[in-house]
Amino acid sequence: MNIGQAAENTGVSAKMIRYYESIALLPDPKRSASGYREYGDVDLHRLRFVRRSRDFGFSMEQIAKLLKLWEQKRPSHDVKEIALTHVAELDEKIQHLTELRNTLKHLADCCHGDHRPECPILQSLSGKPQTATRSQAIPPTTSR
Amino acid sequence: MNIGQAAENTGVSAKMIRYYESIALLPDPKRSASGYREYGDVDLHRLRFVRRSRDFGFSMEQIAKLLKLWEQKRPSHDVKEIALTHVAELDEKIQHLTELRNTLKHLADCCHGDHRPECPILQSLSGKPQTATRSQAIPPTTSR
DNA sequence: ATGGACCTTCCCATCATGGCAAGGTCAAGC
DNA sequence: GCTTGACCTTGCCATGATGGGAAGGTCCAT
Repeated sequence: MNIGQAAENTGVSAKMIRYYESIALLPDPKRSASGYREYGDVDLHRLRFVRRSRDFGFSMEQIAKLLKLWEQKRPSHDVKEIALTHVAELDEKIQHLTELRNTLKHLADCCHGDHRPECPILQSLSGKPQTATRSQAIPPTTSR
Repeated sequence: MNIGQAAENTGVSAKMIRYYESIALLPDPKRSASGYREYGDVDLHRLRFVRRSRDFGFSMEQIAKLLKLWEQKRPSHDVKEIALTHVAELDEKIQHLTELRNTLKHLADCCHGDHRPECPILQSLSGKPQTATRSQAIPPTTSR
């Protein structure tokens, strides 16, 4: 099976398949006499594994580990650890976004939203200590 | 005030200040006779506004709009709309991440996490329809 | 044998950010 | 005055995951 077919079959674009190969996430596939990549069932299976892992939001690095564990049929302990690490990452990200969201929503709710130029949102962004909720309204100065 | 001082003062790196200037998010600053950028109170205020907006997770595009509205002291209506749009974006992202997180947590909880090679996480990633919860366990194939 | 659909490699672009290099400037100390 | 070190300038390169496109080779059906 050529790369186009494999792409259609697994939901991973041909471009990405080549990319994953180039960063050694995937092994070099067999080639036809004329140099075409050829994929078999095992390769397709692996590609789907990678796509699903991406869907789960795993990083490339994590996927590489998971893939290795999967192929080597290694103990589930290691896999669980990676998964739980990712869960913790997700929790952190979710919490951060939720805080931002609530702060912003609060500001928007306080904004009369009419033609008047005063706006608590802009005031908060400009750093004017204004409302009593300021200490909560200013998001953490994450070093991003 | 030179760029280094401005950077230290506002939490926006010198590199980023120049970048924001290059994409016209910020106006070209005054220059000293020798070509050094010079920043005053107004500029610092603007830089802090941008940094805070980034902290809130606004996109560059949104920040450009907010900045314009802020400087022109335009009606709060427009600002509120941008903020609420961003809140909606955050809500969506939070929901997506939460779903991923819960699915993954569920899989990890089902994983005995010992030396045995069987692992529901890997099985789910490899696409094996295995548990009754599969239809919920497979994350949406988001076209990412 | 010709045309179209596919494949190959290579380069470029994204976006926000950092790093590095070569060269100019400024201020402090000798 | 001259040196030195800290700062500034511009410009290029790199990131990570992805897409776009060009130039050229291959395969298959008509």
